[in-house]
Amino acid sequence: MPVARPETSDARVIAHVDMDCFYVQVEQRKQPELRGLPTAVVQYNEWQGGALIAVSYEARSCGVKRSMRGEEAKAACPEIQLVQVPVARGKADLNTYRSAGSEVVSILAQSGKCERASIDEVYLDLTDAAESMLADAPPESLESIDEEALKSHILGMSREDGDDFKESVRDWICRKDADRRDKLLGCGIIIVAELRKQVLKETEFSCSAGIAHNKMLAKLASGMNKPAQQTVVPYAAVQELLSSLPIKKMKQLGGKLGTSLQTDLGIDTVGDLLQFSETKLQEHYGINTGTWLWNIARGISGEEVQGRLLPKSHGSGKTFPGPRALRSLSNVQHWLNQLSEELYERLSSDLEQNKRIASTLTLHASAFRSKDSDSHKKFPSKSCPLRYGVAKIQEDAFNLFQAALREYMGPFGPKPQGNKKETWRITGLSVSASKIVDIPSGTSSIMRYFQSQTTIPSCSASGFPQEHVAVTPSASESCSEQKSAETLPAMPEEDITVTYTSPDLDNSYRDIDIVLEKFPCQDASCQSNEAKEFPTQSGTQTKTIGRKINNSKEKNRGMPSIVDIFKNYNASPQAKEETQEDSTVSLTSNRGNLSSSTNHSSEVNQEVEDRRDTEWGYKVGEIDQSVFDELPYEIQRELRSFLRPNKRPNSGKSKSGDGSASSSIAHYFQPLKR
DNA sequence: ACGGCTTATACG
DNA sequence: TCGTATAAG
Repeated sequence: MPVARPETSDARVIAHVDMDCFYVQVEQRKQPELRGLPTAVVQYNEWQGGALIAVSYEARSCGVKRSMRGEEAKAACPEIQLVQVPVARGKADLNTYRSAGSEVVSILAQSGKCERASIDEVYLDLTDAAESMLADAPPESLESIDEEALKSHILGMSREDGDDFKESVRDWICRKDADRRDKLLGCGIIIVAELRKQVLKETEFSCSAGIAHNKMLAKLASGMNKPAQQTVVPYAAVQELLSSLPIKKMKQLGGKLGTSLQTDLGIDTVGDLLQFSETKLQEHYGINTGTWLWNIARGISGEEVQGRLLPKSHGSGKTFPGPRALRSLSNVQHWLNQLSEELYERLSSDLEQNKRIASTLTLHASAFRSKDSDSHKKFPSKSCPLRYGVAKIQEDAFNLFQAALREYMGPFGPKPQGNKKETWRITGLSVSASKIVDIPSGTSSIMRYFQSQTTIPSCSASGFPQEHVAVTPSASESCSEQKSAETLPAMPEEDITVTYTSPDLDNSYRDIDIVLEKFPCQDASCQSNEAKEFPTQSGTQTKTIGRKINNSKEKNRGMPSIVDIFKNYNASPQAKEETQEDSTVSLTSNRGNLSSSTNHSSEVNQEVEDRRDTEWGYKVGEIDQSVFDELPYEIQRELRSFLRPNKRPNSGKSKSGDGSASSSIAHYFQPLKR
């Protein structure tokens, strides 16, 4: 539910930039011969020509609508060009659109605080830039105003055709006796026009924009004149704009809440909201939403532009509608493997390009039970610490699924009562990674280390024992029961977590687990008390602090993982500042730099090769000495401790090992917190 | 049982 | 904290 944020006292200049039929533009850039033709992007589906997910404006004028099928579109507009979304691993692959979106963000981020709102939308806080312009070179002092700026739509301003209105716009922008708020918006107009031209020049993508004093109004405005135009909402125009605006057009009110306002309170326009007192609205919708509603009725929205250029999570999912619903564990496992692969690929890119690590893996599924009474019950979501490595994600995802399935099926286990087959059908699966944290700069080699150890040949394929999946006994039972030998040939049959076999020295690094938080799959199953009370039964799963870098059979309880350090680092105000301004200052690393190079396939291949080099040939000594030396001593020591686990048997009295290490590291970073 | 796939946010 | 619900594009 929406929540009210206090409005900042001073006027801000906020822009919302929205790419025009973005996927279509991406495809048209790839195939320029499609430019100007009615075009739509369809999802891989072969069913009735696929579903449209983006429609060019030429096609729209033919009456083609989104949420038409490809065949319908052909009927409405026979000459329409249908382009398919790329497919990888049997599912739609949106990566080209993601990186195209990143191109745009990296341009827009230059002029102020920037928030990536979606794959093709961005909010900008241009207050500082506008104030500077107003102070240094106000529009009235300019001898000419950008042509693009003159094409702006200014709400509340009459608009006759011809060049007349451009004059009006110029006058409005340059008006000497204007309100300061209007002057700031005038600067915003010029800045945004410039940015949009730059985006067009550098990416070939056109976009539309809204400029206003807050996000809500800017968003509203950006959609009012498309494509390739911009719209301004002066303060004086707000009331009139909102008064007649259908309530469901407001962001956040397009769904059930908006419907409730209509049907329960008889509210049809935002203006209608004004009649209701704040307390009245709170009675109906709670304290937060009530206040929020009261505010937006008046055009008040203090929501800030978040300085965030990157997504906060990654996910990969697929639906299996109707007859395609999955009915066997092995089929589910197959698809989880595909989804996990894609997810891992994206996590790897994020690590490489942005130096970020995700720490939680979540599985979502949707299902129904054909047999028996309540065929529709929610399939529970499950999450666990995310371990880097394709095979690990696949394995954890599958375990999460099985745990959720048991819960979903209730007391009736894999075998209901009789000889009935499985009663469940899976209609949707997704895996996602969240709680992503930045890694401090200067650790690029360490990251390569992470990378190398994460892409080992899969345990099950290589005959390696499964390492401590920390499946609780009960979950493991069902697991071993249900995992048929054909689906997991190399999987050990036994149920209890496999104890680790000591690796030879050369391979030792392969067995380090990056466990980002707590124990793996802790919620994967029914929280058995045994697991809590006898945590050391499988040496790797200790209760303790939870987060750890787990080097094989050692139980370094109390030893925080390096990721903890990163988290502390990220939590510190200093780090926040850095991530904000980071896009301009990039010392040794390219973090914050949105990988504008990823669209050059040659470079990508080079990077892949580089990775492969280190992937197989990595040795401890290959960590850049200079980089290593940059690290705080405590971190160096921690690194050494897991780089050479075999040389540091944890027994005896390793003076500063274990507990003391933990506290000293924590102490080191404590000052950063305040 | 079709629109498919992603991401974000608030609440309990 | 996790899991769910809602919303948006």
